[in-house]
Amino acid sequence: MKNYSRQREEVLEELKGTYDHPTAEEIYKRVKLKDEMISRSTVYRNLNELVENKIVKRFSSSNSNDRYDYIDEVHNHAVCLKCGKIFDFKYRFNFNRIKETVEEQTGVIIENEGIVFEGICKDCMNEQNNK
Amino acid sequence: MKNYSRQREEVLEELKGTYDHPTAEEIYKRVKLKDEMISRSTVYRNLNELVENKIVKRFSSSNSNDRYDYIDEVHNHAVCLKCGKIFDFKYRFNFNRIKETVEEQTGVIIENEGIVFEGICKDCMNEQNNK
DNA sequence: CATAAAACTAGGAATTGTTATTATTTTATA
DNA sequence: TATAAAATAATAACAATTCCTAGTTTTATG
Repeated sequence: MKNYSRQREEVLEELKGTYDHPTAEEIYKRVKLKDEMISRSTVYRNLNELVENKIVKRFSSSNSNDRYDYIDEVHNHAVCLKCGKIFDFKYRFNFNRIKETVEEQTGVIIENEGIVFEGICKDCMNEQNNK
Repeated sequence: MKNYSRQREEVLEELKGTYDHPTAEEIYKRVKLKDEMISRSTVYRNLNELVENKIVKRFSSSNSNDRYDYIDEVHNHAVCLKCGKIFDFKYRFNFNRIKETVEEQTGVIIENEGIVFEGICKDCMNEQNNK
């Protein structure tokens, strides 16, 4: 992946400028405001390439579409299993020890942003209690 | 959710009897071997209900379909970001402290099986190196 | 600067996992 | 055993994403 595509820059810039972990469709709509001609498949293709090259992280959940986050400084993510929203936070792990254990037992090689916490967010918790 | 449905029992039994974290389609095919008449949507509906009732855990990833695991004894999961496969392992966390931190900073309430490790598995790592 | 090769794009068609719908069957219970 | 609630089978519908084709832009090289 080289870097000369204007469209790819637009997609990446959109992700750099926001902290709300948008979906592909949201990114498409936002980029389209500045670049009327860009197509949906271009956004999808470039998101895939950015993820492939570890410039962007993708989150999947079954109750929301995939969401994306530009990888800048190290932080962890908590994902709501109900609505799929992503929340940033910081925690100092003994990352090397965890990495070793996971690798020994499973063969899976993880990186810093590879520890994901899944649960239920406040909003969804309240909604659950109110019915 | 009451418990009298033969079809739901078949789906759950299938998950109890395996440790390979199958997809909905795989579960459907396996159950269908024993119960020729069961329909795809019945499998999907029952999986949703089992997840909803915390009897089964669902994993989402963008390079594979959702996968399912019967929740029995506590263990952690490592997910391959390339192929979506799930690997079991055990690690003693200071779970309460992590739970507190996540909750304070994000409002997300996690449970034991809510810590997921994402990385690249051996097979995918080799594949990557061989091209 | 000319030009050929490589990489990328737009736009829509096609695919695919999942859910919704509807008519039917099963279950609980009085 | 009558009846209402819940679950089912089968298929249609849906929505997110990828694929495909032709055309455009960029890059590399002489």
